[in-house]
Amino acid sequence: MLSANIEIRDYLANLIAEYNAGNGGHFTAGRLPSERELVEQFSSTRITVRDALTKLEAEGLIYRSNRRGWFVAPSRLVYDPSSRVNFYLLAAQQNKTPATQLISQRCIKGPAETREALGLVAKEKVIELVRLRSLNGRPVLFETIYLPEQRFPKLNKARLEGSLTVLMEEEYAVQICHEDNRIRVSAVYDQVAESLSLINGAPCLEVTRIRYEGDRKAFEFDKEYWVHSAIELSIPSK
Amino acid sequence: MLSANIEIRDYLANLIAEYNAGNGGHFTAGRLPSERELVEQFSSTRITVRDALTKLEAEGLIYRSNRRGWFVAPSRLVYDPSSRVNFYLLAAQQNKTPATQLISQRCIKGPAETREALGLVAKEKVIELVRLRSLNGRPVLFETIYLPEQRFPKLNKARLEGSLTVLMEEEYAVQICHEDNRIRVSAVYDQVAESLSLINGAPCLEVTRIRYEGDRKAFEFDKEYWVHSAIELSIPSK
DNA sequence: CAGTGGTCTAGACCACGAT
DNA sequence: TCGTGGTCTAGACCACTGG
Repeated sequence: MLSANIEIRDYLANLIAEYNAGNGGHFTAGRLPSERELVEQFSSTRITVRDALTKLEAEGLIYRSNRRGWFVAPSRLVYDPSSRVNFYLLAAQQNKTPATQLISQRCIKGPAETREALGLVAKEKVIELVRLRSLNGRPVLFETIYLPEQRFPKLNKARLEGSLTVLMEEEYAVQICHEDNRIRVSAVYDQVAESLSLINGAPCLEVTRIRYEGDRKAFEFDKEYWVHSAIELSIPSK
Repeated sequence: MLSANIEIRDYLANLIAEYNAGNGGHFTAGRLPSERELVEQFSSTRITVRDALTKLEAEGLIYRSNRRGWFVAPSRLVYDPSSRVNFYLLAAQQNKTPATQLISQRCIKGPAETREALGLVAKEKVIELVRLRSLNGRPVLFETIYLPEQRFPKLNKARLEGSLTVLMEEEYAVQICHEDNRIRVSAVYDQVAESLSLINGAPCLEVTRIRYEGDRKAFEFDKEYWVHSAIELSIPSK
């Protein structure tokens, strides 16, 4: 016995599969019918229709753009966090158009977790960079980067929307010696949710990264929130 | 302006934080108040209460046990997919009690994706093992393992609930040379959802793994579905 | 058996996006 | 301004769990 929300999910999942295979004139510009249209079509209610849409969202088959509608999710960016390939190159290799927007830049004391990870003492401050990255115009990554101020004086503002790895190498002679990545499924709220056009509490993939240089001195602490349907991690080993 | 579901979320998130810090007599045995109790407490409706609970679930702060109730999520298992530490050792190191249940064992042709990954031709078959793994009695991982029948004849049934890595080393002289892991946020349905006490469409962390031996011959294909609040991946590099 | 969550009905009003 | 999704009300019945 199928429940109604699963029925609707299956129906849409089939249309999406056809659309992705290039066989479908369903969906103009990847936009799904409005929730109210689906309600009519299935003689159902918005609760049930939204249940179905939420399931498809969880699977990563569709995504929402806040109050604009539901869209078929493009193929995922495949990303190896242990490789140091930068975002622009990675996107280009996978035929996607990347963009980066610097949202804010501050010099602050910083949260305890960050200070500890970077081994800061007394009055040492951190530079906090907040950036939003997009693929083909769709925001997919909200990231906050913390750098010890002392290690990176006079950051070149003009370059903060480009690859930081390259900037750090070229202007500060950074040589990465080690990197820790922590990956978990989590949820986004407030500024993160709004920036990514998601609703409060939407699931995401959270990556926390600490980078070390020289004799294992931490020089960078990152928090990344990925729109979960936009990414797949690839981790080779040995 | 806070919406009601966020208010309820925040209220519960605070209680959960206290409970986890050991300061709270809230929640007996980690069980949250029933949805209907929360409805009364907040003069709200189940829709709104469930919105709040779903958000907490997405964050990994609570989990549901199908039709039994909502529970505070224990600390996550930290897991490095590129290390070959087996599940039992890993759990023990983190003070958790592991268990494995073999759900089914078959010899079949297998799905196309699997056959391709394993490089099977003509009538070669695969052994399909389905297992459920638990931590402290809570199911956290549903996995399907595919092995080429020709490479692993006469599998020792008695050992299929233990570490396969150890079994393969000891009885088939397998030497892993390489491994690919693909990680994505996805959703569970049907048998997977039921086995994990989740509802259809609940989010999960999906890991697809291919292992190679000798001169890059694939000998194992795995699909893992993790209850997302039960796991955090740790990926060191360089 | 009672109590839980799972699913669903049939509406309503609001905030925001596009135009 | 109109259409979209976001949030919410006030119920209902069902499936399953546990005592």
